[in-house]
Parts: sequence; C-alpha cells; structure tokens
Amino acid sequence: MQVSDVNKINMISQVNPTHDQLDYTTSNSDGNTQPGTSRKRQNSEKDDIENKKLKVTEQLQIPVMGESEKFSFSAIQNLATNITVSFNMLSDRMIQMESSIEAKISAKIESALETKVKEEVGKFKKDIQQDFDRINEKIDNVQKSYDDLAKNKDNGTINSSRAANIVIKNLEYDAREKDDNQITVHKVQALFRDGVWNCRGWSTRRNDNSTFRKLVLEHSNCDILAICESFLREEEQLCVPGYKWLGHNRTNLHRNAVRGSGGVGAFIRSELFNSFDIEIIDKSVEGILWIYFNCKYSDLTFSLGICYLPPSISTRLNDQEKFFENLLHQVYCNQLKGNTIICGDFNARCGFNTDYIEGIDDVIPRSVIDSIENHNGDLFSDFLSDVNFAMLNGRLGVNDYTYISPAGKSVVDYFCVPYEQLNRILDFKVLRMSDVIDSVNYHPESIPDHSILLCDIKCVMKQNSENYDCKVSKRIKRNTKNVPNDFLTDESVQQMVRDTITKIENFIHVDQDIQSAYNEFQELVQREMSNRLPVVKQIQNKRSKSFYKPYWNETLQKQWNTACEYEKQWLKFHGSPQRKKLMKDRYCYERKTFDKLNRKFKRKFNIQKERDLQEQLNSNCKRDFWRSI
DNA sequence: ATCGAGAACAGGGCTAACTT
DNA sequence: AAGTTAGCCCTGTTCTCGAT
Repeated sequence: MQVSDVNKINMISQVNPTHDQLDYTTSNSDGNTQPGTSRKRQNSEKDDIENKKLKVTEQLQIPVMGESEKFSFSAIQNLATNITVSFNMLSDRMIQMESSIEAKISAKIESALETKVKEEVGKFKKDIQQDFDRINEKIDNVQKSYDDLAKNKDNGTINSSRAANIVIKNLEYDAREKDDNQITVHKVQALFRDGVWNCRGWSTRRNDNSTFRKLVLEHSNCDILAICESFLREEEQLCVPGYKWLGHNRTNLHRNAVRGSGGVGAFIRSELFNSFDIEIIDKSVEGILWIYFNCKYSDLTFSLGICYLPPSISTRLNDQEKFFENLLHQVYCNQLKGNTIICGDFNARCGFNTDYIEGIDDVIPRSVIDSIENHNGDLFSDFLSDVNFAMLNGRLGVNDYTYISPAGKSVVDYFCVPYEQLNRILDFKVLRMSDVIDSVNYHPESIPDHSILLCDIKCVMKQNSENYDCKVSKRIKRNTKNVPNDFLTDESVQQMVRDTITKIENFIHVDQDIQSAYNEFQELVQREMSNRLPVVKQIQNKRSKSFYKPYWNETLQKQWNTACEYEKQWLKFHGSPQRKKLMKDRYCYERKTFDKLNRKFKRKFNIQKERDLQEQLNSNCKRDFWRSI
C-alpha cells in the first residue's frame, strides 16, 4: 500500500518540469544518488514520502518568469500541492480503513469458525458416543449368548426342542439330502483366490524387481496368480518357492529383439497339486494359455484361460479378430470341462460398451470408470456377449484403473466368468501398485504400472474322500507368553480332563491305539488354549522399512505419501479436463520428485557404506570388517 | 466427432566401452 | 579378468494433433 502511494506522489511531483530539470543532476527517478555525489544512508519508504512532500513545497520557490506566467504557474503549483496533500490524506485514511476492516473481518471469521468447530466437534462426539453405546450393547448380547451356551454345555444337556441350526447359503441342493442329512454335511465349500497381474517382464535373474515381484506374489496370497507379459524366451521358467510355474512363452520374436516379449503363465501354489490334477490343456495360440484343474477328491473341475492381447498399434503383426476367434473356439471346447474363468491383459478399453445383450441377458450393468473405448475394447465386448461371459470389473467389489502411470491411466486388464457363475464370485478387487508397495514395504527400483486384480471364487463340491486337503487352513497363533496359572486346572475343565485321562487310558491299555490317545490329549489342550489364550494378531507383510531400504527416511516417506495422495486425487477427480490435467501434472511432479529423492538417498547411503567399509578395512580390527560384509 | 500416425515416456535387457 | 555403466534397442502404453 505504501509503495503504491509513493508512486502516486512521484507522478504528481513530476508535474513540475523545472523541478525535474534541476533535480536530475543530483538524483535519478528512484531517488538513488548519482556517482560522484556524497554517499547517504538510503531512506526508508516512510522517510521517502515525507521527503517527497518537502520537495514539492521547496519547488514552489524556484520560478523566474513573466508576471502572467508566474501567476498561472503559481496557481498550478498551488493546485498540485493541494492535490498532493489531499492524496496523502486520502492514502492515510485508506490505510486506516483497511486495517480496521481487516481486524473486524478476522474477528468475525474467528468467532464463526469457533462456533462451527464447536458444533461439528459436538456432533462428532455424539456420533462416537452412540457408536460406543451400540458396540457395548452388542458385546453384552454376545456375552449373554455365550454364557447361556456355556451353561448348557456344562450341564451336558442340549435343548432338544430347539436344535442348533446352521444356515449355509448358496449351496446347491441335492435331492438325496432329503433322506440323508450326511450328504449335506459332506458338501464342502472351497475358496480359491485367483489373481492376474501384467508384470511386464519377470527376469529370471535375481535383481531388485524380481525380489519385489516375489513380494507382490506373497502379498496377493493367491492360490493361482496369472501373469501376463512374462517376457520369457523359449523354454525359460520362473522359480518361486512355494509355487509352481506353468507358462506359455512367445516363440516368434522380432529379429532385432534383444529380450523376450509377451508371454503368459501362472504361479500355482504347491499345495494345490496335492489335491488337484493340474495340466496345461491348450497353448496352441500365442498369448493364450489354458490350464485345467481337476480335484482328486471331488467332482470339482475348472479351466482357467490366461490371455495377453497386444495393443492394436503394436509393432508386432497381430490380428485381434483372429485372436478372439481362437479364444471363442477354445471357450466352447473347454466349457464342457466344468467352470471357466478367463483373465488377462486384453489391451481393451471398453468404455460404455456392454458385455451382454440388453433386454435378453439377465446381467447387472457394470460401473464404468474408464470411459474411453478402443478397437480391442469393441472386439472384447462383442466376444463376451457372444460367449455369455461377464467381466467382474465394475460389477463386484472394488473397481479401479488397472493401468496407472505418469503417461495416463486405463482399464485394460479383466477377469471374466460366465453369467451363471457370477454368484460364485465372493469378492473382486483391483490393487493399485502404490497401495501394494505400501503394504509390502518395499520400494522397487522401477514401479510397475499395471495393478493387480484379485478375486475370491467359491467352488461348491461334493467330497469323495476324507483326505481332502484343498484349502490350506490359516494358522492361528496364540499368545503363550502369559499362560494363566489355572490352565487346565480350573473347576470348569477338571471334569473334562478326568474324562480325557480315562479315554487315553482306554486307548492305550484296551485298544492299544496310541494315535487316538494322542489325538484326545491334543484336542483337550487345543480346546483349553482356544478358550483361555488370546489370539496373537498377525500383521501380514508389515516388515520394517529398514529391512529392505536401510536408507529409508522421513523425507522419502513424506514424499511417497504426497505422491500417493495426489495420485488418488487425480484418479478420483471428475470435473473439467483442464483441472484434471493440472492434477495429473501435480501427481507426475511429486512422483518424479520421489524418484529423484530415492535415487539420491540410495547413492548417499551406498557412498557412506563404502566409506565405512573402507575405514573398517583400514583399522586394526579386521574382524569388524569381515563381520560387516 | 472420429480416426490414425506419431510423440513421449517408461521398463527391461544386451553390449561395448570403460574402470578396477 | 572381472565388474560396472552408458547407450541403444525393443516393447507397450497413453496422449496429442492433424486430417477427414
């Protein structure tokens, strides 16, 4: 404000040409002294204003002119002086008013904010209190139910008038169940977790990214993880402990290609081979692999088709129509072999294309997040409606972009099942790489751009054998650090212990069956453990950052969080394209900053490590050196 | 509005050149 | 001789822009 006032005053003072002429020899327009004149302390802006005022009044004494000119000039000077004074007064008044308004507005905003915050906090507190009350009520009810149940158990009586009922939903009905309830009991629901990920190259060599990919595989906790673009050549195979690799590598590579390209395959959990006969049934078409699963202990069978279709503008010779024609043929051939699942990267952006015939097929519409369509997308939608398959993306669980990079985002990876099998999908979700990186606590050298798609599939089967071991049960760990003193000696379990001892004695002395005796003992201890010892919360994949990135620090964490936050904002935003572009640019900037910082800290760390090693090597105590490496 | 070509970018692997 | 690295090439993806 003051600076602009000074400018105004300067302009007014320049009305006097004589002043300019006279003054020019001693000072320039900025008021700085010319070379050769005496050096003076520079005035503050306030002083400057006062000086200007003085100068204006001093200038009035200068003229040597004719009488009439003198009179006119004197009048103009008076006028200018009056205007200057008026402007100065006006300026002071404006400053006063401005500060007064600012103070008033601040006070009002403060009071309004205080009221609003109080109101919101009050509401929030009330909501939390209500939630607490509800939870307490539920806990009380659960406690009461448990007490009643325990009482009945202790008394050794079961209320015959109201038998315990277990409701199993979505289980297929068998007519024989009417006469024999054991058939229902023998029905087993198996749960599979299937996933698909376009990893864009999984090197057989041990490097940073292969470590990260193994962690992703571990994190996904999949029984079957389909992989697209394995980039493996000829008969190359991947090896990850706990999994077996079944792959179909691309055979005809570009003559100049220095590495493999394309290629599909799947990691299958080793335990699955105990319960299933698993075989490749078709790999006749490049980019399509069919794997057949046949349960050894039940009539459950299903086939999984893993696909990779290069983009239409790929430099490779590819014919999308032929690809879908082949896939159609294979689906018709394989659908007689039980359930069918198709997954993979189709490079198909379907937009609002429908994968069913409206008015004829009874399928729920899907939500669309990627509205752009391409040629592959049109062909893919047509293919799905031809074979009566529905994509899971946008229909179940969490939908998200399957490709996210600074270049852009899209939905190109899909999971598809026949319409009638949609109700067997319990859950479907798309995990962004940024979230996966956070979960596994490992920042790879290069961040993959394809998300990972996961779906939980319920397979209903009729069990043929007691040896069934399809789903690996989750191990529950209990806290054994603080075993209560009355463990197995409490009055409520004493009778149970005595009974078990009798049973064990019978098994050993009468039946001579050591295994059954041991089973009895084990069951007794496990029951008591489940009643008395709390479960240890197992945090999966929450390793220390330092385990993988010893140079990880707060700056990197902060920058990573910022990049993730901006990525989310960009992806969630639905508004003007200009604003969306701004948000994307902001995300790209933060992401690049993170990459730079990551490299910087890594370099620093390595240099420091090198120096430390050097120092240890030079020191007298060589043992430290050998220990550290 | 649509389509297609090309640009831009990123990941990954190989290799020649360079360093130790 | 062994290890390291910059540069090149291939591949895949989205985006932009001009032609229709």
